[in-house]
Amino acid sequence: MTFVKADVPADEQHVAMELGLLFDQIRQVLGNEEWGGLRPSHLRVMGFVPPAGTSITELAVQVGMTKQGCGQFVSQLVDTGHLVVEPDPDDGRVRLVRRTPAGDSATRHLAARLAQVERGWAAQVGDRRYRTFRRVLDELAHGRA
Amino acid sequence: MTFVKADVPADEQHVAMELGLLFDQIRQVLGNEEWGGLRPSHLRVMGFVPPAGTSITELAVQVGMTKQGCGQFVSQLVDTGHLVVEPDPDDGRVRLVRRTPAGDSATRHLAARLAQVERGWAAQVGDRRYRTFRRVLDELAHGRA
DNA sequence: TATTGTTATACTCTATAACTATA
DNA sequence: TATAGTTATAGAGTATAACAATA
Repeated sequence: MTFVKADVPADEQHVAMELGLLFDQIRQVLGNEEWGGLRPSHLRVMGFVPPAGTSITELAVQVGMTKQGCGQFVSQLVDTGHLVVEPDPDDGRVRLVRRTPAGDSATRHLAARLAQVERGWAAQVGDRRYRTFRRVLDELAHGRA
Repeated sequence: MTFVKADVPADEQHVAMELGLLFDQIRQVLGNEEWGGLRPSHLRVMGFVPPAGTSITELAVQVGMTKQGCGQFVSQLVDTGHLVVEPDPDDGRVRLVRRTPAGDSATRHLAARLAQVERGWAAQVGDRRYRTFRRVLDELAHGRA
């Protein structure tokens, strides 16, 4: 057998690059669609709001961002009618964040759209291999050994 | 068997979230280390410069960014001594970009560091499963069916 | 005319610091 | 004093537009 450039792959991409490329596929899919004025980042934040509602500080922890940044997204999502903010009866400092029906609808729509993207991926590489990919991704992302 | 919240996983993360989390693990590893003043984005751009050199416009295509943005990174990498720019003898418009020995060294260091991160991941989920994960990622990222 | 690379500008996302109002 | 949330500000990363130099 003859190897040409055997140890210098034509495709010298790194793991990081490939993770980024796959991530961008989703961003592009969502970015090219109409989401009621919401960008992918809005959808991400909104998806973390639990049905029972939560505070901005707690939401920030869940999403993994600062409360300042989180507050900005919440303000924008209130403006677009996807979230509502009420005072917390138990603590005057807290502003309780909840999804509106429009927010619920967009959140469901997002989940369905992502599932559709994943079905496309599974079709590309095979259901069995994609399931392994997905489980490993889940374990690695959450640091579960 | 009793299922509590069986269809509402405690962990309601999406694929996009998990891809982002894994990507962030790498960014944090690199961001917390000393890379001669380079940020992860610099390392990424530098990694695409071929040994024979290339133009800024061509490099931008390879990296997947605009030539304007690419030109900025190249300027910074020239300032840090990781890249050099020479006029192209065949085309007066082109500025030929090459890595310096320092640039080569940092690029090799990056490849080794990423391989180390991947070995850690493989240890978490098992070599066999990680290999499948890696191959599927590669196929999906590059759109190969 | 077309292309390389620049400067100028703006937008998204994230981060820190300083402030207010409640507790 | 500690915490919830705000405003102000800055930086990284990316994008478009307009331009100069060369082909």
